[in-house]
Amino acid sequence: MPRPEIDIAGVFAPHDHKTCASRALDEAEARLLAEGARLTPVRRRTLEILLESHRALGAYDVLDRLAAEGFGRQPPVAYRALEFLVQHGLAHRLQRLNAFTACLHPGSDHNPAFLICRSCDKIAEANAGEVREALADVAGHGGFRVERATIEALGLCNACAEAEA
Amino acid sequence: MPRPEIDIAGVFAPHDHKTCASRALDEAEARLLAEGARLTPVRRRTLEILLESHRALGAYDVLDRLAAEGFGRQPPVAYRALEFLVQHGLAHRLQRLNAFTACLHPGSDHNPAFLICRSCDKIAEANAGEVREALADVAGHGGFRVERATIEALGLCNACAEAEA
DNA sequence: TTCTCCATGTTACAGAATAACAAGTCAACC
DNA sequence: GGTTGACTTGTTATTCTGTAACATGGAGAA
Repeated sequence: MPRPEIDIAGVFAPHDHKTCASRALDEAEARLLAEGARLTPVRRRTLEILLESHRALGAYDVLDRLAAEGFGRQPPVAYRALEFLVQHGLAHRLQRLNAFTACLHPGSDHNPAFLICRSCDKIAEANAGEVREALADVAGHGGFRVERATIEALGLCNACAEAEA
Repeated sequence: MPRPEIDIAGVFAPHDHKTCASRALDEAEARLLAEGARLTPVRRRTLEILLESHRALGAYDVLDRLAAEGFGRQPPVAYRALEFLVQHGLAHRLQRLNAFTACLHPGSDHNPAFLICRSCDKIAEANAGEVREALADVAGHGGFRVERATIEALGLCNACAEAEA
């Protein structure tokens, strides 16, 4: 097993979410400390909001929450906090959804593939190593060098598939 | 070679673009005829505009062109034509760019991976079969069934890489 | 203390997309 | 030939998404 294992099923199945979220927050703090970046109140709160669910939130959803809690109420407030989190690997942007989601494993593979359940809207990160290899391979045959790639899958998670049946 | 071969390098290298574009237009007409759908003037012109380059155009870029040629000048005019083309596999939407590009091989693999050159902005389609297999595989291990996937790579094409050196 | 960097907040705007409605076109059918 | 019905095109108006530019404020370094 050459790559760190990421727990996809754990996202979609019922789990102790408080622990799951607070662990991610702890890891985030540790990472930022190591990088000398500051987890200010807005940034921290933004991350907490994203961590409340395993879903993706639009920038304006986040902004509404922040504004209601006394932070600024103009778009750049949310966009800047989100951009900061993304740049430090603590959140991801989903291109298909124009939305953001918390990163559950800062530190491991920072270029995951995203699995978006069309039924419950939850998002899981999957290890994209092999997928990226296959992509680099086919691109390389055409003389194209891949630098960054967006890999987002829409489908049905295990829990929802069972519920449908 | 189990899948139809797609010519990536041919997009980025100089080539007889008139032939390349008119062939795609012919194929589009044939496809629509077979499906009983109509390639009306706006739709045809929209496709022609997309086919002028191997780049992606925003809906408003297309709209400007259409309006200048006497078609309607309101957003739905462009969005509807583009949506029609996408639904019939004659164009693709690029999520990363909020933009649209003509499909060069309607008929073959309709779920390609996209290769976007960050230098010349050209777009090539690559056969995504193996990439999708790898994705379905890693997702499947987590109990997730992939239905549709967005695969878009940003990087450097051969021609631009040589030009940089 | 003062200077500088960074963070936060604002106003104003640009860009992307859609809802809802009015009117024209065209083929099929009586 | 006229009518019906599906589809296409066009509009107005609005919503959602994202950024540029500028003013203020705080925290640490000199």
